[in-house]
Amino acid sequence: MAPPLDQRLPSPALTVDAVVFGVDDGELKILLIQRGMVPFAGSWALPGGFVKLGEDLEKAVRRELESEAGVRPSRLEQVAAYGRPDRDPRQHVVSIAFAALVRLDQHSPHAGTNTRLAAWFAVDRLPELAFDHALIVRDALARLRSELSHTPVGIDLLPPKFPLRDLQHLHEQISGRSLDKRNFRRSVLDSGLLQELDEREPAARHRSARLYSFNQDACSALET
Amino acid sequence: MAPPLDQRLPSPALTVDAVVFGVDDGELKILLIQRGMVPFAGSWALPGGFVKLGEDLEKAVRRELESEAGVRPSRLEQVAAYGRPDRDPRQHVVSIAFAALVRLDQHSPHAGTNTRLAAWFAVDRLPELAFDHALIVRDALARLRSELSHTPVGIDLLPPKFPLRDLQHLHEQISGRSLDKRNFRRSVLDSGLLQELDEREPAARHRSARLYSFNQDACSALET
DNA sequence: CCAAAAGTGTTTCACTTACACCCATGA
DNA sequence: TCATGGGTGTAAGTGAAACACTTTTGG
Repeated sequence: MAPPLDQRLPSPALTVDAVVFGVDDGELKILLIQRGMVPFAGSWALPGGFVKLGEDLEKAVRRELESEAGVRPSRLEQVAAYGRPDRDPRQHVVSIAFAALVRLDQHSPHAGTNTRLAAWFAVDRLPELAFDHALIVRDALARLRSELSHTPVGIDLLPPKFPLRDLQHLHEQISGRSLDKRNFRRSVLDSGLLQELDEREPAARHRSARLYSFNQDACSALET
Repeated sequence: MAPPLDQRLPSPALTVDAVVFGVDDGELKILLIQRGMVPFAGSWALPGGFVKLGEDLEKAVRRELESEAGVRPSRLEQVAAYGRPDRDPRQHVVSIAFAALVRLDQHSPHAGTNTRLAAWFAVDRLPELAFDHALIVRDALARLRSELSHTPVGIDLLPPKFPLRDLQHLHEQISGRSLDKRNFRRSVLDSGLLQELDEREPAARHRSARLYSFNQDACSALET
């Protein structure tokens, strides 16, 4: 099945990359890092880096996200592995991509805390990306879309209390189509995942919206 | 983002593993290889092996499948990457798992052609598996199940001409539940993916069934 | 003529979609 | 009082699920 480990051939390098989704200003955005060195110096790329020997993949992603952008996502899910030999011009690098959801309200206002220049970009207005990262983003978005119907993605993207309008906008952003207000409310309320709160939004010059929160118990019961 | 390649730390080894599905004797089976060496010498495992530098992941899987079991699958799809540091007792090995579909009628009757002992096992009667391969099989099965609704999996598992009964049995095997004959026929015929042939099964001591084939054009039109 | 599997329609139910107006609030 | 967004119900349509008998064939 495999040669003994101590006499095996050189193998590709292994990295992880993360597509970090967040909602900012009502828009779905992803976190990008500006590269400091060749190849693709100066262009934008997904946060990520090499996996250390003995390190779990998910831990590697969290370590890189923390150090590159000061971000601690609540949930991480694998998207796919990318292994085309020419995807990195230097040498063969296989990357395992993760999708992460973060609540921007929990993180330092906007950009990176630590070493590199980090910024949030609306998913429909991304700059040119290094390597095959545009492909990875496409796949991660597709995955997020398909999860939209099965799992309460809002729980990891919205603040703890939110009006239904924001949840609807989030779903519209992710699915890329506009939804009927009444149908959306019915389906999401009937699902039993939301908790109606006795609070309302700060008053504007119109009727203020009721706030909701996710019902943690009902949501975690879904996972099984 | 990453240290220069020539001064980076030692990184985990990289392998690919394949869950090869086939239909044999009306049952859904997967291909296993008996390991010849430690660890897990003598126990059954998924076919797979190390990825060579510069080699595409899918090519690596095909190479291993060809050499370990003489199998050439028509379609390969990624399942996930498995990276727990303790999944291989020797050292940290990250494996990218693929699911493959093969038509057993196209391959040498049963076991491996080449080097190792290979055999087909019904998915519901698998032996103990090495490493975390039982987990990988579970995930691959889950993926196959979810594809059942979207894609014509039969095209890669059944012979070119088959009675509807066989297709229904296949769907029942994969989904793990029994299906209503009339509803199944209606839905699969309405889908337009099948071509009704002017042939029937060899006669038994009962009415012989009409044969069908997949409409290649309609199927490939789906992929978009 | 009997055993064995092939083949065939209709009804019911749940779910999704489309659709328009009144209400509360602050400026 | 007006502009702005919050909040509400019903009807039609579409797709899934349940359900039983007749037909063909070879032995």
